[in-house]
Amino acid sequence: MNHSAFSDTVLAWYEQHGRKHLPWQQDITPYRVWVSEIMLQQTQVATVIPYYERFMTSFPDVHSLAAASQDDVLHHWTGLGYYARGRNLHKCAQTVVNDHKGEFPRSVEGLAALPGIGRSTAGAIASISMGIRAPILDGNVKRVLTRFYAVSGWPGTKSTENALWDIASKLTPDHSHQQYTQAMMDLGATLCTRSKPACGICPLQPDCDGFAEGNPTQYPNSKPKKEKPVKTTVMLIIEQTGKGILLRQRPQTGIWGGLWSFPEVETINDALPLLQREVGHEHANVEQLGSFRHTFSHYHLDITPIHLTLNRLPTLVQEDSVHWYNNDSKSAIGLAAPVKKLLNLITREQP
DNA sequence: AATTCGGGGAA
DNA sequence: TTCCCAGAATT
Repeated sequence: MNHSAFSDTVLAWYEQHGRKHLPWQQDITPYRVWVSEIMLQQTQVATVIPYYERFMTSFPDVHSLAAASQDDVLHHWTGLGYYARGRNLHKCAQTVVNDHKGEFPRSVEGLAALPGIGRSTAGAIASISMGIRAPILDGNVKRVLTRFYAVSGWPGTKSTENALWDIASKLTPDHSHQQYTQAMMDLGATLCTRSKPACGICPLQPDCDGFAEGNPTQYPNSKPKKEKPVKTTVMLIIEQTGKGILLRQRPQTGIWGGLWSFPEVETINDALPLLQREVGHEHANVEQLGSFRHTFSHYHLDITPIHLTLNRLPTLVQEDSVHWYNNDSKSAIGLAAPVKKLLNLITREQP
C-alpha cells in the first residue's frame, strides 16, 4: 500500500464514519482549535467537552482570554489536571495579542514557538484551522502507525519517536489537510483503540502488519513500568467561624502550580505543637478526617486531612497572601481535585 | 534521554 | 488495581 492509497483510504473512511459534531469542530477558527488541542492533551474527549463549553462561554476569543486573570483561567481548569497547560494557555494568549496583533502565526514553526504548543499540537492547529500540510503525532496516530507498520520500541524513546514522525510526515497527503488530521485522530479514537480494536471493520486491516502478526494490541509497545513511590502529607483545613476556610496559593512551579490549597505538614506529629497552640483554649475544635490516596502520573500521595475550627486568626499564617474560601463568595480560583473535594465535604456538612 | 507535570475512564 | 489518554517543558 503506497502513501496516497493509505491517506485515500483513511479519508474515505472519515467521510463516511468520522465524528464531525464535536464542539471544536463547529465554527472552526485557530483560537477554538487551539483551546481544544491544549485541553485534549493527555485528556479524553468525553472529559474535555464540558470544560471546553464553559471555557468558550467565558473566553470566546483570544482577547478576552488574554485580559483575564490567571486565577480566573485556572478556575476554569479546576479538575482538568496538568495545570501548566492552563498557565501556558493564558501566557500564549497574551503573547498572541501583544506580539502578533491577536492573530496566530500561520506556520508550524511559528505556532510551536508559542508557550504550551509543541510540534504535534502545532501540526494539528495548522492543518485543521489553517489548511496547512502538517503531520501530527498524538496518541491516536502513534497507535495507528505502530500497528499498521508493526513498529516495535516504546514511543517514549527518541529513536522510536523519530521513526514515527518520519512515517507520519510521509503519509500526510498534499490535499485535504484538515480532514486527514481529524481522520487519523478519529480512527485511533474509535476503531484502533488501546484494547479491543475493531479490526473487523477497519479499512486499513487488509494491509495492517500488526493485524497480520495476530496481536495488534502489542503495539505501541508499553512503557517499561516503574514502581510509583508513595508520599504522605497532612492537610490542615483551618476554618475560622464566620470567615471561611484558609487557603494559600502554591508556587507557580511544581505540583498544582498556581492553584490554591491548604497549609500542609509532613506528619501528624509535626501538627501536634501547632494544634496545641491553636486549639488549647475554648471554642475550638479539631477533627481528624479519614485518610485517602490521590494518585498522580508519577507517584501516590496519601492525604490525611485535619479539620480545625478556630474562633480567632491562626498564628501560623500571615494575613497577606491567604484566601478565605466560603460558599457565599464562590471563589473564582484554581483548586486541585482533592482540595475541591475536601472543601465541598466541609462546606456541605454545615449548612 | 529521562523526568515532571492530573485526573478520570476503562479493563 | 493498572494503564494511558488529541504532549510539552524542563533537566
